[in-house]
Amino acid sequence: MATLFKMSRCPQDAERYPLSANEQIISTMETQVSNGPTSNSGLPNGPPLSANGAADDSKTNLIVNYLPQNMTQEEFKSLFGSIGEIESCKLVRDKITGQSLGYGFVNYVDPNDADKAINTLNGLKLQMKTIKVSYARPSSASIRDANLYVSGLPKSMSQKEMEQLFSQYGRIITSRILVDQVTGVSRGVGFIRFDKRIEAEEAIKGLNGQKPLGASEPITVKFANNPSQKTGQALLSHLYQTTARRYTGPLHHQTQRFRLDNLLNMAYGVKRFSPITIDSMTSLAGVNLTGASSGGWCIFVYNLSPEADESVLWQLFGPFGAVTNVKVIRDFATNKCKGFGFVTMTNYEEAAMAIASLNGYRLGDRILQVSFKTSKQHKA
DNA sequence: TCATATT
Repeated sequence: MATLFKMSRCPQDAERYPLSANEQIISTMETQVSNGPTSNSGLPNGPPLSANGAADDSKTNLIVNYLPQNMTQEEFKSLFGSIGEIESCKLVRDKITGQSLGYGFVNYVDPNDADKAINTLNGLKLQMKTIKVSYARPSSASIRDANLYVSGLPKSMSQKEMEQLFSQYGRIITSRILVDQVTGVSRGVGFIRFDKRIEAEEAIKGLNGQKPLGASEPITVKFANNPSQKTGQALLSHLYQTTARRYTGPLHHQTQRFRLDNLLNMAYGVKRFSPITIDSMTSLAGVNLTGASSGGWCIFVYNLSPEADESVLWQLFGPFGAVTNVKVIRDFATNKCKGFGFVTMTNYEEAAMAIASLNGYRLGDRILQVSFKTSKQHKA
């Protein structure tokens, strides 16, 4: 699906989303492989079964990668539930910290909805991420820990050339070469994820310490670090999140406010006192102010076309921050959009930035009107 | 000397 607009990190984003070095989006080149649904001999009636008699969800079960770090299970379900009925879905989290690992699974009831989800949501830009939606491979121990870290690559080697080098050992699921943020030149390190762990092991045996054709230095090939080992950054971020949620009342206590500031500073690596306003702090702490409903900040979007659907709203607002829900209001009889919809965002600052940016935005031949929802509009 | 893909 064509994205509605190209998102780039605007200057304000750098202040609103101060990221640590290891959270910086480094430019990468990556193949978007699509795991095709595995074939199955479905029975005429009832759910399709694989050879061993287990339910075959190969045509309904999807894996979603590169999700924004702050996306919750509810947001995840809301996004993919906008496509069709979900049998089950799960945002995968760190067992210790509960932090999102940035990927999840969605199993639809109808294989057609799984297909639709791939076609409409793969490549969707949410915040500074581009999500990937593809069929999940059948879960198996043999496909775990198949990720390799490669260093010492010639700077001239492209991702394609690296894949060619490794493809002799098995099916490559993803590959990536890290490049310098500013110059775009290869840093000589990358990742190769094989379909099977055995294939990765063979690649290490065959390529570690070897010189690629025409290279002057040998490359190092080893298993990549496991994502489980979290750094202090992630722990602080987690600390901040869990602590902030405990503040349920107004921040009238100077000590509370000071502590929250400190947590914010630590979590985001800010050196000086963060110029975060009381409004944003209260919204971050889950405090209700006027205009906010319990689920977040509800935004009214007017002048949508009759064909508008939920994915349009996700695409418009997702890049600005955490979106918990979107809704297109439709005519009961025709099922066409009545020209408006609602978007709920978690954080005040992000909602305010989305409104400031999207109010007056031209969508097709229409100029959108975007504002916080008012009680008057609530009646409609 | 490392971004995140198997519930």
